[in-house]
Amino acid sequence: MADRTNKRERQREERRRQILEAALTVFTQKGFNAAKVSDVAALAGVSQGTIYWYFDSKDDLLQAALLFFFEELSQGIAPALEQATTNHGRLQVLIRSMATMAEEAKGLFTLFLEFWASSDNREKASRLWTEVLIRYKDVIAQIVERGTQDGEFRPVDAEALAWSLMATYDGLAAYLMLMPDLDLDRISHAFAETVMHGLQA
Amino acid sequence: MADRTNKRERQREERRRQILEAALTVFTQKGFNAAKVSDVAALAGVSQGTIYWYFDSKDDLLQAALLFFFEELSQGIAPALEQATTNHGRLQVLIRSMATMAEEAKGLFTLFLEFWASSDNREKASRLWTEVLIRYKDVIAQIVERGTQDGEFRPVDAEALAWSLMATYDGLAAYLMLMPDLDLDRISHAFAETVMHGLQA
Amino acid sequence: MADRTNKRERQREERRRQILEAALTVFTQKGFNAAKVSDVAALAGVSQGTIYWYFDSKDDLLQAALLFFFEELSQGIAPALEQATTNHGRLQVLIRSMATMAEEAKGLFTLFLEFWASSDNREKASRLWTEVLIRYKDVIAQIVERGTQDGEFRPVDAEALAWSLMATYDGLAAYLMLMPDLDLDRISHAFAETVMHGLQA
Amino acid sequence: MADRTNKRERQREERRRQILEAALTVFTQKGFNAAKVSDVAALAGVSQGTIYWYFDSKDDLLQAALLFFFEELSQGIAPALEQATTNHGRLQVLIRSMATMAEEAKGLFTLFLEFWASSDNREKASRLWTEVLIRYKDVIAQIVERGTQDGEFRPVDAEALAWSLMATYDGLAAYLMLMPDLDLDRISHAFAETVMHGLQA
DNA sequence: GATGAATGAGGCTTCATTCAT
DNA sequence: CATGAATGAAGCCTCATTCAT
Repeated sequence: MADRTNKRERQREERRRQILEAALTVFTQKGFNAAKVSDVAALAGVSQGTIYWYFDSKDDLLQAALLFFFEELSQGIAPALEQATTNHGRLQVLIRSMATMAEEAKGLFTLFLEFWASSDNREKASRLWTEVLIRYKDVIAQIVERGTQDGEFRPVDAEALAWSLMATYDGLAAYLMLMPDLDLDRISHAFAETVMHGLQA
Repeated sequence: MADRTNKRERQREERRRQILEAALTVFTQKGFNAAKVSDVAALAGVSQGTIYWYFDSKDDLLQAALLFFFEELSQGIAPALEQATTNHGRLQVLIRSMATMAEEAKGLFTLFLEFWASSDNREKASRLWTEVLIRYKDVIAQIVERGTQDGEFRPVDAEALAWSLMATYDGLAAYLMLMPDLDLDRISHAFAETVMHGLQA
Repeated sequence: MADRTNKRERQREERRRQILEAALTVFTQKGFNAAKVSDVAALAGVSQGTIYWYFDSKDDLLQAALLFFFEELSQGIAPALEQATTNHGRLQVLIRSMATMAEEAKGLFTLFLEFWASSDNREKASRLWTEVLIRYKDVIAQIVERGTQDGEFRPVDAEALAWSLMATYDGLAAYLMLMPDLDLDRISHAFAETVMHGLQA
Repeated sequence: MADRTNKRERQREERRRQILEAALTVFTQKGFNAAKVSDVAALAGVSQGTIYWYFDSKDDLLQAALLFFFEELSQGIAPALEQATTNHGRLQVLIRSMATMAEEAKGLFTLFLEFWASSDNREKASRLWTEVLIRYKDVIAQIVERGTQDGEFRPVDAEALAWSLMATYDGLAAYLMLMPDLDLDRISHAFAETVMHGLQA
């Protein structure tokens, strides 16, 4: 009996995932508004009705898809961080990870902004995204602070700087969407160098 | 006769402007998709039909509104630039102007992203925005380059740095939309200081 | 399982028919342009949306309705034909059937012409109607030919004559629409007599 | 002063004609419903407003255009009729003239039917067209009658036959629109021969 | 008389959501 | 659980007609 329940649950989870992935793809490609629930259903290989068995609304589907994506994402950074020994090194790891993300998360970024753009969702959207950002900012700020304490970096407003660094890469992510030919490596390199230089004690 | 034609032309221009301003307001407040053409018409004080006398479609209206905004925008920067004497000073003027813009253009920024998010418009949107960005980037890059030549700044990849600086402020603009309480001044200050420090020869 | 599928299919077919019949009625009464999709929906007892579940557009609906009508029509002639023994008799059966049709198909005829009149549909419309006409013409021409071979009729250009006979009744159908008081029986009688006389060997 | 008035009147007449011709062209090409008043205005080289100075409505414009066409048409038949000496000959002249018209009036025919098809106009349209038809029918019926009286033709219901003859050619005109390759001459010849034969005393 | 502009009613169509099986 | 159908609220847009110069 427990087995059967488990099996069901696993299947259910599987279905959910299927739909979420389809949603991510469709939303990313067409944009949230332009995408139709039926598109998602078609790609996921289920009927429209099924979508509504798993999710309350199109909005809900998007939120779930976004969350799903972030969860998958946040697992890739930790290991690299632990290998670095200096704060300088750690900061560079983070910067590099942001650059990578800027390239990978392209569509998601837009998607989110579009979702946000509709005034109805602003509240919800803001909360969701803010949470993610703050978590990330704290990590960066901590490193900078520690760097200052260790005498590795000049004394700076660590939190403020963390925000601006993140902003840079989110901005670049946006630029990449507009200009796919932009040489992100080169830009990131020049930027990181200048900032690192500016931080040096 | 010429008078009458001119008058008509002036009135036409006036009406167009009225509609564009209304469109800007409505779109910015509600987002493009959520906004109704009838909302724009109501705010502009004309009938829906009139909108279609001046613009081909809702999309067309948005494009025109965006363009209109950019044109108005690009006039405000020049004077401040000319007053600065050092490249350091000039760069700071630009950075400050970007910070200001980040706050003012809030809605526009979103609006544009939403427009862009609809896959149908991506091409058009990209071209439009890219053009604006490049123009700006060139101005910054020139200053940085001159600073390097003058021995004021360390030798850096001026263009790449220009992109990253702009990205920072566009990213911050996005953050501001999510977190209106963000202390932009503080962040910008910390950032500018670090970058300026990093640039120092 | 098969049962359920079949039932669904049957219901689907049923609904389609419902809508088509409503469309036929509404379009015939008001004309295509004047008729509203909502009228059809109302008469069929479904929502407007349902119409679009079964048909792509108002145009598509019209096409389907026309086709539907022709299919139903082509079943009524065969039995009467088989009872006649001479070619003279057979030709009279056909002529009479055309007269009947001229009265019954009134609305359809108009409807079709209106459809055809819109330059967008001319191609499609022409094909559709032409097909029907040619099929009919062949039947008539065959009878005339056989009549000639059997020595019953004078030698004539059977095909050409067939076209003209059909044209007469289609023309009369048009007149009937304009002048409902026209005495079709009397006209058809005078015409048939003259033609039959003219055909006599 | 009278001169000036005359000149004005002539100009006015000229404009009217311009518009009517444009209307005829546009309506015939696109169909009445699909054609826009602005299309007519554009082709006539006037503004939309001007159209409404000369005509009350789009419907009115069509009626005027139709009338205009008929008037121009009806001048071409009389001379040929007077040259024929027998009733047989006269009837043939008329039949031939109908054949010619069937080819020339193609578009008009449809146009009219489309106009008629819209239930709102049926009354008006019917009256207009009926008038034209009856005038024509009377001419034919008279000839047939006289032919009978002169012993040239068998006794027949002249009026009924006249209607059917006209119907034949109107029907053929319709067919021609659908099948431009139809060999009207051949058909008309076979038909006329049969009918003439059938009429022979 | 003529024009360009403005009007606004109204239609077709879309699509998120719900329902019956 | 899943599905195909059905719903119906809106929204964009068209276009005949009118109006202010």
